[in-house]
Amino acid sequence: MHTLHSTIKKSGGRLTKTKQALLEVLASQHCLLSKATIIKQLQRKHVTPNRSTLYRELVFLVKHHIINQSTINGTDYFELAHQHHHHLVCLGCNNIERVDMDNHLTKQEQYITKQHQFNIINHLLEFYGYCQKCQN
Amino acid sequence: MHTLHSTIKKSGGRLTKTKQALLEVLASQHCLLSKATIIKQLQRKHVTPNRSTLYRELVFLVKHHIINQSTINGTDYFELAHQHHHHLVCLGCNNIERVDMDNHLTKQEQYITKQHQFNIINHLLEFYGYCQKCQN
DNA sequence: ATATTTGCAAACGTTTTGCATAGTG
DNA sequence: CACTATGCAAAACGTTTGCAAATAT
Repeated sequence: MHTLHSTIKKSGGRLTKTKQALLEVLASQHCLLSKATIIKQLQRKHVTPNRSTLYRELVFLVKHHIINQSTINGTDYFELAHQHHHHLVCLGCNNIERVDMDNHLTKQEQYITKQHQFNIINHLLEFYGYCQKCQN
Repeated sequence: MHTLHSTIKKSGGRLTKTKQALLEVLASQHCLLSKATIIKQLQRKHVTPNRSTLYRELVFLVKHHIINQSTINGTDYFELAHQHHHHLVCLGCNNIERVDMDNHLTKQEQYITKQHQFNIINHLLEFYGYCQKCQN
C-alpha cells in the first residue's frame, strides 16, 4: 500500500477516501472485478461514491498503470496492475476462472521487444471455452 | 467461403447481401476490424445496412463462432474465427500491430483441458506497451 | 409458405461533461 | 492557497428493442 500511495502522489493524485477504499477492495480480491462488484464491495465498507466519481477514479488509476482494465464478453473488469493472472472464460455461463501460468511468455516478450522495438508493459491472456458444467 | 456458407446455413442463418459483404470484408483484412471500420469498408462495396442490422449480424456470427470479438481499450474488434493472431497494442497511439507466434500455447492448452476440465474453443493474447514512435 | 432479415423510431443503460462546492496537500 | 476530488443533473453515446414490411429458402 505504501508504494501505491507514493505512486499516486507522483501521478498528481490525492489519497482520498474513495481512492483508498477502492484500492483496498482491489487488493483484497485476487481476481478481476467488474464495476458492479466494485460498487457492492465499496458499499460494505460504507463508501458510496457517485458513479461519475468512481468512473473518474478508475480512469485515473488505469491511466497511471496502477490498475489494469480488461473487457471480457462486453463487461469491463479491473485488477491491481501487479496482480496479474490469466483466465478461463466460459462461453456458456460467463463464469471466469483464474489460472496461473508463470513465466510462460517471458521468452516471447523478449523476442517481441527486440524484433518489433516494442516496449511491453503488460499482457492479457484469456482462454475461451466451456467449463465442465456447460459441456453438453 | 463455401464452408462459411454451409456453416451459416447449419446455424439457421440466411446468406443475405449484408452477411455476404460483411464476411468478404472480414476475409479481405487480415486483422482486427472495429465496427466503424467495418461500416466504412461496407460503404466501399455500396452496402449500407442500418446500424441495428449490422449489430444483429455481428451478434449472430459471434454466437455461432464464425467470427471472434475482442475488446481492446474499450473498442470492439472483429475477425474471422480461423484468422487468429496476437497483437501489440500501443498505449500511446492506440495502434494495433499483428504478431505471429504459432503453437506457443498448445502445451498450456492441453494442460488446462486436463487440469481444469475446460474445453478451450479460442484464446486471446494481447501485449500492451509502447511502440517505437511512442517511446520517450 | 415459413422463417429470417431489414429499416425505422423509440427506448434503454451506461458513460461523460460542466459546474459549483468540498476537501487535500 | 492552489489544485484535485466530489456530487448532481444534463447531455451524449452506443446499443437494443418492437414492429411491420421485405426477402431468402
